Amino acid sequence: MTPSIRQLRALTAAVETGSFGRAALRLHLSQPALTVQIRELEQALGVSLFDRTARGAQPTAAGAALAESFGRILAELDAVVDGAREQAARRAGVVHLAVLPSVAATLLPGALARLKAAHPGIRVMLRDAVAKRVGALVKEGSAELGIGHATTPDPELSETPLFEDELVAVLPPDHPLAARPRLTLEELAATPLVLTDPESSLRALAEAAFASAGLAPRPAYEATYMSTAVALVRAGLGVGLLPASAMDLRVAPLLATRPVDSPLLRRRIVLLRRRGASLSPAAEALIEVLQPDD
Amino acid sequence: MTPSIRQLRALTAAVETGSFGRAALRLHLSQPALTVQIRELEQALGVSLFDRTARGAQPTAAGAALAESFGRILAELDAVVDGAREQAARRAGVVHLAVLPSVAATLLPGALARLKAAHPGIRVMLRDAVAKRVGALVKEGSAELGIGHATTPDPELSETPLFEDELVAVLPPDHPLAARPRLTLEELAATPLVLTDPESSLRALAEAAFASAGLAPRPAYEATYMSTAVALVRAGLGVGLLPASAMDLRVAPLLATRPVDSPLLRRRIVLLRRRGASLSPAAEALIEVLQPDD
DNA sequence: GCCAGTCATAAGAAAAGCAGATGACCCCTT
DNA sequence: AAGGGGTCATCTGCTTTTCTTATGACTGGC
Repeated sequence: MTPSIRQLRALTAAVETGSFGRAALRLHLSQPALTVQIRELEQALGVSLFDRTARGAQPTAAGAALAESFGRILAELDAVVDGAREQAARRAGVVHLAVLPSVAATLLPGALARLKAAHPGIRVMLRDAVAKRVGALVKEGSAELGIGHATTPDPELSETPLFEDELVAVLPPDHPLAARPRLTLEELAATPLVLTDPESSLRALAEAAFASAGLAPRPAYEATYMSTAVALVRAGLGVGLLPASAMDLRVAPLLATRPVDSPLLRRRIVLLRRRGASLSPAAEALIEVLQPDD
Repeated sequence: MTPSIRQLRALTAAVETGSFGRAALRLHLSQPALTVQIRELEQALGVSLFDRTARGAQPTAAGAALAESFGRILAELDAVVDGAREQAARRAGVVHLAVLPSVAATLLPGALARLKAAHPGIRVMLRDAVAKRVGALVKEGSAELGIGHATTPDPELSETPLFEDELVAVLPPDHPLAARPRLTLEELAATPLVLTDPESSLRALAEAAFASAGLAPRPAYEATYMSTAVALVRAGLGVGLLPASAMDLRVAPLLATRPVDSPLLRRRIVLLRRRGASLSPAAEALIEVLQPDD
């Protein structure tokens, strides 16, 4: 018994054009079809909306008032629908992303630049967190996507590999160990190291590699931010153990990097999403730019 | 291409109940029907609104956001429609009425009281004006109804008789003329008179009656408000010539009224409305109470 | 008095919407 | 591990709605 959208449009068009025929034209309808819509609206409401004369239909007070209300409602509806379509077309939207700090500093800036170029209307709400938190944020839904590393499979999460990351030794070019093309865990364990925060997954990775070789590293310094760690290394305070991907940057010319002989220093960086939860168009766009070799 | 109201209701119900089946129940639909509505809405918008799992449909972010917007729009629409129905049912509404001052003081109070009793929600916007203005106000549309007296027929206006009004002589009980049961125009022309404003239709009526008998009245006083005229008569300053209908009131016991022998002192009070303009339900209700002998 | 313009009506056709039956899937229980 | 209950999707035939075309009725102007 509530009027249909067609009837709302019919009334507003008829009042605005002042003629059933012109209103029908505007709505791409035949004039009888519009007449019927108006009549049924009148019956549904129990109010007469127009005074029909031989030279046009004059809206009654009720008709004019209703047309205005309906026009406002239709405009609101159209705005909402357009907004949804904008998001579907990736011209707008937000995606909440939880990401490891190491990745945020390396892979992400380029990806976000590509996203901005391809879809300028999409915003990314970034949250950096250690690996466990990344998974938790995605699971609880406060992040639609996560970038973490492969862990024990969680039934609620689905993982898609993004790239392989590797911890490499970072050291000043004039450091004694820089003479060797590759380093061993033993060599590293015997020298002062610059490591990251004990909470970080990079640190856990390093600890695990040393432990499996029966070694105990000598952390001389711990830094929360990678830029700090790099500065410490550059100051000659120790040898860093940092993601290879991070070393592509401006740091490179000033520091030497050397691979380390340990398969355990590798890790797979993966994209995390809630299993069974479909992705927003904005998230799909983000995923596309995260996989440059796709 | 814009979604239908059914689809809006389907989405809000599905999001609120968290289940297609329960939503269908709420909308008195079968579950397949609701599924179809949701699917077509998704296709129309290009967005997936639910993540279907085997144990229910979980709204996506887009689905939840749209449901809220749609809910707001539907509530607004329902309010507008309810308002229109209220007016149709005469439980609300406004009617603009232009009325002669003489009638405003006599017939109208009772009619408005009856209207208030029968339809407490209807408001009357009252405007008193002389006869010509009453007609003009109705013609230009700023009054939906008018109460005036019969004039030269206007093609744009339609007249419905309400009652016959008659000017009677009003005088103190101890006035010499009060001894006679009926008065003549000649007798009145020979005595000082209390008349109304020269602009008023009552005055025009009196003047015409005297003129057609070849007489010239002697207006001793002119009053704009009828209550003033009555006060002047009571003070013994002259004989009044006022509508009989006005004399039913509290004035009666203190003053005598006498009919005057002249058919020209009668006039038909009519209801005026724009020809071809339908009436609002509120106006119809007012008309009903204006015709107590209907 | 006819002509042009308006809205209303009628009839057949097209489209949309619906209910009921059924299927696929998953979780949970036994 | 098999079955039961609950979910949503699909299919089919029918009903209801909606549309177009053709036509009528009315009015105002030339």
